[in-house]
Amino acid sequence: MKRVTTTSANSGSRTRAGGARRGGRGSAALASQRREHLVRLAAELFAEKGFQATTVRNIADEAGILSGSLYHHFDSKESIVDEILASFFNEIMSAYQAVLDESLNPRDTIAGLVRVAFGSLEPHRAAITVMQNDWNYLRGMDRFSYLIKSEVEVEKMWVDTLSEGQKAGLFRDDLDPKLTYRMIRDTIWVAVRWFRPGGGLNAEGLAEHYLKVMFDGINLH
Amino acid sequence: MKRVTTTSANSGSRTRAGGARRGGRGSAALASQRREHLVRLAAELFAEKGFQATTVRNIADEAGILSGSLYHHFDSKESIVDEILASFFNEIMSAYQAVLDESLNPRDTIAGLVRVAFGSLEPHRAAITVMQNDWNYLRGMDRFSYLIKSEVEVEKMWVDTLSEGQKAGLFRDDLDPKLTYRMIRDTIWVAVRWFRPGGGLNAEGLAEHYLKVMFDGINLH
Amino acid sequence: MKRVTTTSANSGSRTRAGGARRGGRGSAALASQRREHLVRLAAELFAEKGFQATTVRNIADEAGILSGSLYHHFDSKESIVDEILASFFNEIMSAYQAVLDESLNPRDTIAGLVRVAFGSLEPHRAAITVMQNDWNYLRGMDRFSYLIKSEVEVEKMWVDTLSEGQKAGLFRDDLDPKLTYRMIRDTIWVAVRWFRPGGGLNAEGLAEHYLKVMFDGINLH
Amino acid sequence: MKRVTTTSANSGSRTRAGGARRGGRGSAALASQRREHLVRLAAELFAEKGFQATTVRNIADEAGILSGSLYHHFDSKESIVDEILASFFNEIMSAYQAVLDESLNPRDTIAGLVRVAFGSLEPHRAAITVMQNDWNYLRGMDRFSYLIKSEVEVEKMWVDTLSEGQKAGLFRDDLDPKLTYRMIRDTIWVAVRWFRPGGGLNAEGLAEHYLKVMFDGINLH
DNA sequence: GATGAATGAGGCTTCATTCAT
DNA sequence: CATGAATGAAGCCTCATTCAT
Repeated sequence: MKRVTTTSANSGSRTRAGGARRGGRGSAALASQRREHLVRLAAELFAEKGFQATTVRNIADEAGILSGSLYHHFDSKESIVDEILASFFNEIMSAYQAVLDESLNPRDTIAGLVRVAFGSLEPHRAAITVMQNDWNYLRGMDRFSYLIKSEVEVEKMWVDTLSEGQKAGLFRDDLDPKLTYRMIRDTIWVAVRWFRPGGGLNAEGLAEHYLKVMFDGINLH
Repeated sequence: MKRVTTTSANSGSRTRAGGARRGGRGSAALASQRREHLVRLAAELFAEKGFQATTVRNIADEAGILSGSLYHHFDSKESIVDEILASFFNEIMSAYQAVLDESLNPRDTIAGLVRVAFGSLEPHRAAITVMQNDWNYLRGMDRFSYLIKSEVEVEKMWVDTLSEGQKAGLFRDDLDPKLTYRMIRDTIWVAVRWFRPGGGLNAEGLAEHYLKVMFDGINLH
Repeated sequence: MKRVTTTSANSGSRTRAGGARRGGRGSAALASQRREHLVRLAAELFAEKGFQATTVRNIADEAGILSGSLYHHFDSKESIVDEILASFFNEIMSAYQAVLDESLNPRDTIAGLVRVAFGSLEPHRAAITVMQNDWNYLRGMDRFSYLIKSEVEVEKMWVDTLSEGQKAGLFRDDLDPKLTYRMIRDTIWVAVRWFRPGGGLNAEGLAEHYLKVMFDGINLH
Repeated sequence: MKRVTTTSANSGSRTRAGGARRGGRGSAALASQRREHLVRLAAELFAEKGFQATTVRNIADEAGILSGSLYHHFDSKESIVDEILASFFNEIMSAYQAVLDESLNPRDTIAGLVRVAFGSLEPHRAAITVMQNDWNYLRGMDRFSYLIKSEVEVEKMWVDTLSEGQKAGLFRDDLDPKLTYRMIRDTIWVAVRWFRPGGGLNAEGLAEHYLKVMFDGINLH
């Protein structure tokens, strides 16, 4: 199984009070809990209002602390979004890799990837929303260059599978794999803008709906 | 022919000094030209960096004037983006309406709408990019509520056509028209992120590529 | 005459509103006047309280404007102190060079340099004070590396002259020129801490007093 | 022998938990050791980066504890620097007094004072550096007014000796004792900026070098 | 003694906007 | 029309300090 390489720039000891020895037993876990809570709050806000439009004060207010206190947990506003995105990328890439590792035929692999992607829509709604809305802004920052590298890896997974499917006579030959990948990718992620779980169709249903259209089109054959 | 209702909040007298007639004849035309030039510069910047990340000074710098001077032409930064988006919406809706007015069969109508949309990718690249990236932020402002209304109108055009196509036995029956519309819509607009005219495939080619996939899927039949 | 190379990192168009064409005639001069006024106010404060302890609000208050308004004139707090120091360095180095250009014997050259230095105590009191008190902090910043380069140039002027004086049999042979230079230099500049013009002795008197001690010591011969 | 009056504002019970007696015997001594260690670390940092630029976290990091933990040892950041400076002042004044107590002739007394001062350059490098660089800032605080009083005392020691030397026909008559003192003082202390023990000349050598210049000047007689 | 979390004040800077000239 | 100066609100971040555990 191929190793997957997404890691945030500041993964590892992310707390500012990093240098000191730990005191009690479960304190690290507790600290981590607090952190994760804050990250989740921030993620919601970033998703709702956008990264730039969300102020650190918004986040702190939501957490019931002062904005300066956030800096006990994070180096910067950027490091928060970093954590959100890195966590999403790590999970999605592992899941993609797991599909590839099953060594199915290309059609089933693509279906698997599509299901993984749609499946992440609910648990990673906030991260995906940030990705969709603020990618343009975030990619301009050095700190997030690792995300671009990950995206390249992902693209290779899909494009290779699509190409194999064409060689195997499963997919139409007149499709550009890269173009097709991008369309599939964007169509899935952009659904985060309007998809609301609990609204008639769940993520699985959405995936199946999409697979039908993607594989066979909207025409009645 | 149905009337189309997109209008910017500040259409009409857009220049602040709008009421007072200036001396020479062509001065209004000249002013209008200058305005449009500024709008175009701003659109490029908004597309490149995002609405929020673009400062009025960025725009002024690009135009070779000081930021304060922009306010002789526009009421606010918002009014600039308003003009950009309203102009795009007006054109696309007219074009959509023109397709509908041809009264073709649903399949050809959908194809026509798709071609119109892809066709707007190049001339309205900046506006569409802003729409894609900053929609989440802009929709929160009262001033842009008219855009949401327009989007509802557009949705109706597509969904009605898709439904008719199903009834006419042209499109598969097991698809949700609204869901299908959204997927088509998103797939097209999101292409603005990576589509670059002059790069192998032009907008027309892209449209045909997509129509194939949309109608018949990626499977080899 | 040798050219002297001190220039601030951001010399040239220092105003933020740099890109635009200038309007009226004397406006540039007027703008420059305002700038210089602000720089002078800032210099006084930096000298009095130290660079770090002086807030931009302190400066703005002194000028009767809001702190944000300072940024219409300067890029940053650093750029203000830069301007102060660069201006001082430029003047002192020109003056030093002028002494060297007179090609006097080493003893008179040293005397000339000493007089120039003491002579700058009054007109450049603030800059020298900042130099003395905040050098340690400022030299840590890349932006001020040019000051270190200038200091090297100055050191060469003095050390060369002292060495020549030794060769010419004017100065004691058992002195380390570099060490001697540093002592002279520091003794002069550090006087800025207690020297107040109008208090009995002026800068010229101080220079003569120091020259006596420096050349012949405090012993009665 | 005259009593010397330097005492820090918070000398005496310096530990916050000072009143309560702890269990074991050596614990007080141990605590004191820990304290002194922390003070030394802080002194190094203050000297290197300046008092204001050094954060309590810098100090804590260096000590391998968290910044809040420093407050078990010290009341405040100020109290740390207080301890550093008070300790230096106490020692130097005792040493000065010891020279005076020897009742030598003025010339030898001055030589003795100079040697004492240069001799403190190495053991009290950090304190002297802080004094030189941060004096301007610290003197503005009430808590350090005792330092100014001490400086007055010191000035008296030197100026009196210089005056006696003039009366005794040892020193030139045309020098202002106060001015001369200041120059000598500044020349010595300021050497802390570039003096590095182990670099060719040690503190003693430096003292002798300076004594030559101070007594007889740089001229060859 | 130390940790970890938080406070509260304040620092530098940005930026859309206004307006007299 | 444009400039140049300023406003005022807000943004991100820092830091000495406190305190319950």
